[in-house]
Amino acid sequence: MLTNRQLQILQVIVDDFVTSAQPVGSRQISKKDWITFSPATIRNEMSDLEELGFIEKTHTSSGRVPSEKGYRFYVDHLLKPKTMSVQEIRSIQSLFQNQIIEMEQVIRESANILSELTTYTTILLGPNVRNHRVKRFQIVPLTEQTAVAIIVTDNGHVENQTFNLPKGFSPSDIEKIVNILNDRLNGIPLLELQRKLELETVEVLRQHISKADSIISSLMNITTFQNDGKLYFGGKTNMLNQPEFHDLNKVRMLMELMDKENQVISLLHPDDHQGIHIRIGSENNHLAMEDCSVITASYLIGDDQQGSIAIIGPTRMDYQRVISLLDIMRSGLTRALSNKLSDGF
Amino acid sequence: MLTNRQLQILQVIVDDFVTSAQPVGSRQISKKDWITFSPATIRNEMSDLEELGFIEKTHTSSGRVPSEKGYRFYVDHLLKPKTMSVQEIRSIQSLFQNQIIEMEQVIRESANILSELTTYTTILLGPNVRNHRVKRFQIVPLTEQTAVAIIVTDNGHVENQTFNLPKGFSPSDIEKIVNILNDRLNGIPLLELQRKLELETVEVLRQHISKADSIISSLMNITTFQNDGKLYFGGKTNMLNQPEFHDLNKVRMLMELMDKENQVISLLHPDDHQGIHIRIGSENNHLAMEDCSVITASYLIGDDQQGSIAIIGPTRMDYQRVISLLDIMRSGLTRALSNKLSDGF
DNA sequence: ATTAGCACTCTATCTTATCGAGTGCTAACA
DNA sequence: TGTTAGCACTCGATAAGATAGAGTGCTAAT
Repeated sequence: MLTNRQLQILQVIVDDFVTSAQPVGSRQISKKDWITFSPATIRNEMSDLEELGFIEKTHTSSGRVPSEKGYRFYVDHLLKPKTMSVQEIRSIQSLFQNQIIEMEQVIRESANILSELTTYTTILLGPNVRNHRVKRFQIVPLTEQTAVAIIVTDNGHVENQTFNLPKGFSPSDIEKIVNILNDRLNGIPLLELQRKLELETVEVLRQHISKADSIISSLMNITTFQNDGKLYFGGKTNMLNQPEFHDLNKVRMLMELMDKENQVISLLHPDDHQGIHIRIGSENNHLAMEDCSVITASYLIGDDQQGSIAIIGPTRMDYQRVISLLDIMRSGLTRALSNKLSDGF
Repeated sequence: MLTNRQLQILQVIVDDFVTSAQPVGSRQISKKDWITFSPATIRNEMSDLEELGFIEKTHTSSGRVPSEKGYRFYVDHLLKPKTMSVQEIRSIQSLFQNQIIEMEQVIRESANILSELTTYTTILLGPNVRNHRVKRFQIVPLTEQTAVAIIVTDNGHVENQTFNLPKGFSPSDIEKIVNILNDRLNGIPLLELQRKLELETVEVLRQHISKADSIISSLMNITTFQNDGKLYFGGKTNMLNQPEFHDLNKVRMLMELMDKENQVISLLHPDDHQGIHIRIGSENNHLAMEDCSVITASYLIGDDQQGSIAIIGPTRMDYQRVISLLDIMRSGLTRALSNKLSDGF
């Protein structure tokens, strides 16, 4: 267990390093007016803290820098919620005032505002379409041989895909299909759509429609949805302003990572339980993220649909501030998007 | 007018610099076996070429590097179409074999293949939706007070937007509106939709429907479309591998530029006439693009809809190769997407 | 237990020296 | 007159000292 004095010192080291990005020396610590002991004492304590693995030196005679373990301890035990400035809270909340804008716009702007307020990179994972429920199914013929299939979900999302019609398919056939599908599939989550389709409608379609098989295979194709929600980025280039990314190699790795959707999603771990999650440096299990921390939070839309907000910054990140902002944003988004759903925005 | 010998030398300088990224010296030039004159002669000629502004020195005693004027002359007069390897042509054409995939997928993959083959960044500007024509209009109610408006266009694009219903609006009202709109707006380009709506349907709607005004304003809102097509990127991070971008500042500027849609679109000048366009360095009128060249080509979908393909690379770019690839891609895309349209892919 | 003092270490920065590639000029040559 | 060999000169890149300063760890005094 750490002594009170060690806690104080660790706290100063993290706080100072977060703002200055420079190793923190004993003299610098002793200058804080609430620090009553001398640099020599501090050096002794720092030596202990280093032995315990909470801080590190960049070279033999440098000041100390928090280690990953140090950051971890800091966020787990030393972090006290910081109150945000009224102005900042306002700028987030004003986002949710305007009742007219679309869900997608709200999310997009949220990402931008968060990245501006934090100067880090924001990633917002939109709600997973597969939890939406079918509201209406529609087929619009385009030419003799093509048509668009459209699925409208209960909260206004529209999925569509063009597909081939078998030769000699009549408009009345299409109408039949649409009726059958709307009859049986209303209210089904998109997630289960394919299974239901297979179990409950394939036979009916075969009975009522000639050349049903071609259509059925098209339907199976159409009802294959992406596994995850859509990604929205804010401040993608903010990382380039952080001194730890003066190294071109790191920049390249990070940029390449951000261009790969599935990798980004795996960073967010959107399946995790509620609450705010912090992953520091190597905890992200990704080489490109060695010097980064990711803070994630979930927001809800209605009951079971959820998305994630993530802030990616250097491990030397202002954790307190980011957590506070994330919390405001999370609750704001949850409220705003759920309202849209029930009030019919 | 340049002498034949000067042309030869300029050609070697550009070709060598393109592959090596190092200033080219007289000795290096004289080593080419089709160069019959001595380094001293070459130095004299280079001195003249420099005076004429076609080449530059990086410092007093360095080899020569092509100037923007040099590149410009090179692409205007010295460029001879290079035949692509069969394999490369195949890898592009195989893209267009598969008849099942969607237009969006074709475009997306085109961007990726081009960036892989060139090692530069590819930007594809999709067709402008505003040239599509209305095929079908649809309104799907979600709740008491909200509904989704859907417009399907003649080549399968689906636009949709959620909007508020006035209180006490009945399903039969909605049906009436949909019928009126489908009656009058079929075949209208989205571009003219708003005008037509205003001129030809507003009155009819007012006559047949109570609370028409609220609906009309929603309709006006829905029929406001983006000015430009969608952007698709390939190889966004490829630039980071170019030696001219070892400077973090340049990287930052470039990355920031690429994140701003409107700026990127202005780089492409999609309104320009047909053919392949080359913009070298400062010709792009953008600080971040000082060391970059942009080569653009247009592709067609049907008659009047067009998109652009752009390759962004360092000014020291393999122009011949990129132009050839771009040309193959352009005709491939034009053919593939127009086929989709008429054959009902 | 704390702290002042001091030798020591290591980085960052500045100088200086050296090497080599490449030029421009001059004079010789065909 | 056009071409070329020869040579002094320039400049960047690299390496090797030299110096200053921040910070540590240890020891001895308080």
